[in-house]
Amino acid sequence: MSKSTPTPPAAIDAWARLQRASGAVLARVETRLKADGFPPLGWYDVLLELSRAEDRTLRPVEIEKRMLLAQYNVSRLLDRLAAAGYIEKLKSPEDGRGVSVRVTSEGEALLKAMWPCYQAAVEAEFTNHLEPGDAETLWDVLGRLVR
Amino acid sequence: MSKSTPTPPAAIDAWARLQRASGAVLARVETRLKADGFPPLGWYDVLLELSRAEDRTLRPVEIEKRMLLAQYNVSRLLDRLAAAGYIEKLKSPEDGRGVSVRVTSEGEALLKAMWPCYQAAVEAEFTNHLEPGDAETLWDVLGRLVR
DNA sequence: TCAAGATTGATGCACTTGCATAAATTTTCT
DNA sequence: AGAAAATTTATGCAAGTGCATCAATCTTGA
Repeated sequence: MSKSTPTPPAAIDAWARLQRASGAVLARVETRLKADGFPPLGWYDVLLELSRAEDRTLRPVEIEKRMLLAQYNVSRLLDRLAAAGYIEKLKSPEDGRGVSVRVTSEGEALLKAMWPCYQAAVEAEFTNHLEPGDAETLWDVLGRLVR
Repeated sequence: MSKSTPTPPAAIDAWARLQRASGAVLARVETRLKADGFPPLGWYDVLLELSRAEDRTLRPVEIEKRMLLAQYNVSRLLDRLAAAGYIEKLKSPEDGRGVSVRVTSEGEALLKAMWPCYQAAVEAEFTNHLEPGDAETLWDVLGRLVR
């Protein structure tokens, strides 16, 4: 009988593969988007969160939590989106420190325009490689990692 | 009966969660390494691949394939590792274009020094959140994504 | 054999990210 | 209420990444 190691090798292997696989697939999806002249996925994600939100509006700190991004990262991503006209920043009515961010109609339009390409990319690079039930399995297991 | 959608929602959700979860956990692990004064994970990964390789030596293009990184990314990562003295670049004997990269003893030492911190970080941020069997499940499912 | 094409690796440039920290509020606690 | 602590957002600067492209070599195939 062998004593159990502090971290079972299977866990480290799974960890390493998680990083390699998700990074590689992300890169492939981003490449497809770029090939069709679209902005990076992060832009899509922000716009999607906003379009789903109450009043199509969120505080940056909310976006930060939902997308699990660093604060300064969100701040600058929103700068770029605003500069491109896809969102607008308003003074937050409730919180004097804060900002409120709303999707513009251009933003909604971009979301619609990107969707077919995005969907096709995820299908080609992700979904098509899975077997039945894999998606649900991933959802469950990964759910434990995001608390 | 509903017609099946082109991409089932479960797949998109799994995709999104894969990106968020792996990104977030990676960030947490990197933070722990940095907190202990260690270089980024990529450094560890390169050194590990090298230390396992024949003659502790690999061609950059091999590292590229194993780590699923972009070519220019590998090139510069190796520059940094070489500048820090953890690897050395040799002219490839077989291929006049190529380079051969070998871990130095400092590189091996760094690998050893980082391991406890790395292991603890993965355990805290990843392994501890999993249930029995999850690691194997992830390994299987993600294996389909890396071909 | 030798020209056309593919592979290997590096690099200039623009853009993005990370870090540390600032500035303005808001919240908490006494 | 008022001081101390926490929260929200922005930003200067250094470091890393992506893109396009180059130069050198190797491989293919007529």
